[in-house]
Amino acid sequence: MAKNPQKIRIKDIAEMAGVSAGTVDRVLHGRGKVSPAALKAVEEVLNRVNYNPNIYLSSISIRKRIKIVFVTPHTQGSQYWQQIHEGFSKALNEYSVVDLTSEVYTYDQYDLYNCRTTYSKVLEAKPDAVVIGPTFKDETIRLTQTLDEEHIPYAYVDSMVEGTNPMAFYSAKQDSCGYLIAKLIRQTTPADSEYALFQAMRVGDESANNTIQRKIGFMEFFHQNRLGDKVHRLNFSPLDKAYNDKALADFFAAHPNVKGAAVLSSRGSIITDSLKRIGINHIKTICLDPTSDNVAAMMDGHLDFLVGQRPELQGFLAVETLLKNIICGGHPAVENYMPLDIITRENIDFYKEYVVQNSAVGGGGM
Amino acid sequence: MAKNPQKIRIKDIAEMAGVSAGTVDRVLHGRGKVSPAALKAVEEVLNRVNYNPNIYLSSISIRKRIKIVFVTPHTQGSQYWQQIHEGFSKALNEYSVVDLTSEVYTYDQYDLYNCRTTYSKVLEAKPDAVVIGPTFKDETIRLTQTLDEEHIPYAYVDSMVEGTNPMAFYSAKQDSCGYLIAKLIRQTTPADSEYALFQAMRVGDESANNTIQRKIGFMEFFHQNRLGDKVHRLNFSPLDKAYNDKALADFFAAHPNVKGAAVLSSRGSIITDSLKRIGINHIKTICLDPTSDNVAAMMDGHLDFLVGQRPELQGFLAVETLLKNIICGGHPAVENYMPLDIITRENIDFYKEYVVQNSAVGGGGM
DNA sequence: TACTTTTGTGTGTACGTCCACAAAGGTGTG
DNA sequence: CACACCTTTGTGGACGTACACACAAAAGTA
Repeated sequence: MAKNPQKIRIKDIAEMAGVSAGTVDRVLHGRGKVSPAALKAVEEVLNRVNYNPNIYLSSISIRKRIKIVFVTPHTQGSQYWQQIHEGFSKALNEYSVVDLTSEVYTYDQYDLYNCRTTYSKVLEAKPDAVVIGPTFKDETIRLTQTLDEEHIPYAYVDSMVEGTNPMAFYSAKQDSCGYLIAKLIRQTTPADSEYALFQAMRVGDESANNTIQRKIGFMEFFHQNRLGDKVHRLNFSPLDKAYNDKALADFFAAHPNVKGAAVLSSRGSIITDSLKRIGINHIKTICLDPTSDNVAAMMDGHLDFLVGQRPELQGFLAVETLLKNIICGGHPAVENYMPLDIITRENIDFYKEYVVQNSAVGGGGM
Repeated sequence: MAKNPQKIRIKDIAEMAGVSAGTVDRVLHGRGKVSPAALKAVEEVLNRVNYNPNIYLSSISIRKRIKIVFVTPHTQGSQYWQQIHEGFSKALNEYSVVDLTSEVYTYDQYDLYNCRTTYSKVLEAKPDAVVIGPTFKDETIRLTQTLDEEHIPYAYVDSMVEGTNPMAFYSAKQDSCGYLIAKLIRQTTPADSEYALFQAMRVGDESANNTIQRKIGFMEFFHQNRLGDKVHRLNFSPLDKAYNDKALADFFAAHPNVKGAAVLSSRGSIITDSLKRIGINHIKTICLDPTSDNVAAMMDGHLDFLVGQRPELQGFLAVETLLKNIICGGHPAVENYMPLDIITRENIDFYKEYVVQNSAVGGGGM
């Protein structure tokens, strides 16, 4: 530690390389018009010292107004996506020194055609950068092809679309998530227990692919422990309470040894509410995301565990990465997996506010 | 969202108030020499708009070199304190635009006199800001009185000393931590289990007060559930393996129903190593902090849960808060409790690198 | 050889903030 | 009324970065 490792400026590099600041600038920004000799001299110095320009200083000097476009499934009714958008807002706020404009487009994740028209609006908006919450693979590939052609950087939140070249993506490892849920539910129930895997009839808040990955991880745990036959599946309705009450009552009558229940989406409170109504207690229940309904159910003592995947941080980091790239250049880490937070009644206070906790140096790796 | 809420500059405020930028600057920095009329006009505008200066821009303009002094227990042999110091380094790195100097002083947390002489060195260093990892209450009160007199801001990491006026403190809620550990160990063992509470003979890595608080929270859980008599205590040695092997073998012979073990410090791997040597398996074990020993024990399958308290984030935020205050002024939140992260083999990858995850907007509240 | 074009280089200005200094205004005294 | 003295105010430079522009040197053309 001790004294500050002498901050090096463009001027310093220029001096060391025996050229002017303008030449160093041209090398840094790849603006050409530099003789091979000068280029070599500057690059040698750049390799020796580690120069990192400050984004805030760069951004006040930059002339351009940056337009960033967000395109995700509708946030209406999905706290998960709402939280991702919260992260967008916080990043825009954090980087308010930069002359930023933003536009938000959301689409119906069950309607391919709606997604297609929404994606076309994204292109019409002539963005400088795009954050994508993808659902339809082929449509997204088509969108990103155009973005690639026009050299518009983009980043994903929630999940990655293979076969595309994003600046970065931010998501949780969904199979690990499923595996973790299985482990937790198993660990907190007696050895001879059986288990329920509840699935919403129509996939709720997130892309179907994520739910599938979670299920793969979930079942992997049980198969590894030769408990595959202890898991019983049941579909429930995201809306029809009467249906759920009946279905769950029948289910638990048929499977009296079921002591733990997993919902591989954020809809866990629907199950616990139903269990409460039909008077079934002491079923350990676990699902995803500290949504307000889930937080309430947990404080109520009906939900035992939640697994959080930091949606807000995903949104924040996606924006930050794109901005840093546009303003300072440089290439960040492409794959970024979020921590899977295990949330119980005892530590929920720290997670329910969805606080974006500083990427600072650790994560970004610019 | 849409367009950027027009960034307001000092010049804008000056125009609105009908004065020059210099006057606004004097008001902002409380440098006096402003007529009552001008003061009122500027303050009215400042109340209307929300002006937030950028720390990076301020810091390049500021003339002063800032000296920040860190004083904590020795980091030798304590990964917890090492991680806090990691956070210091990352903050210094993040704010390398600022002309910073730092000095580190560490003291023997078992030696009051050593602490006293170390504290006096802190004052001799004439710091602009101090980060304190406190152990001895009275000594710290004395130190901070001098700091208060000289208007030197300070912040605590790890714990707070009552009766002092820090800029802020960053710590985990230790009683919640103990309570959480109790809950986890209870939830993952059969209903008729008994429990072991292992304590290092000489408190290990952190202040004794923290360990006491954890024990209070731990016992509170068991008393609330009328299980106070199910907890058996045993002391172990941080160093003497042979002693531990003998003591643990005797203990488990005497208490065959003990199925869960808690260590309310980061020394859990000492217990699991000993259990491994004497051939006792299937005791659920839980302790604090993903130190490298604990991570190894967890990957090995011998430690079941760890509770993390983000030491690195504590260090990072303490420095950030002080710097923001010195450079931009403004008053941050004083009380800042870290999340208690529940760590298992399945999610340890995300926590073991002790990544500082961006405070950004959420936490700081400047 | 004179002239244009191309290529490479340095200089100057702007960004928002802080702060030193100079200018302007006001008050009181000889 | 002139002068010094104090209070208040405005102006201009500096920080580090980006970029436009002007200029110099080299190369090409007539």
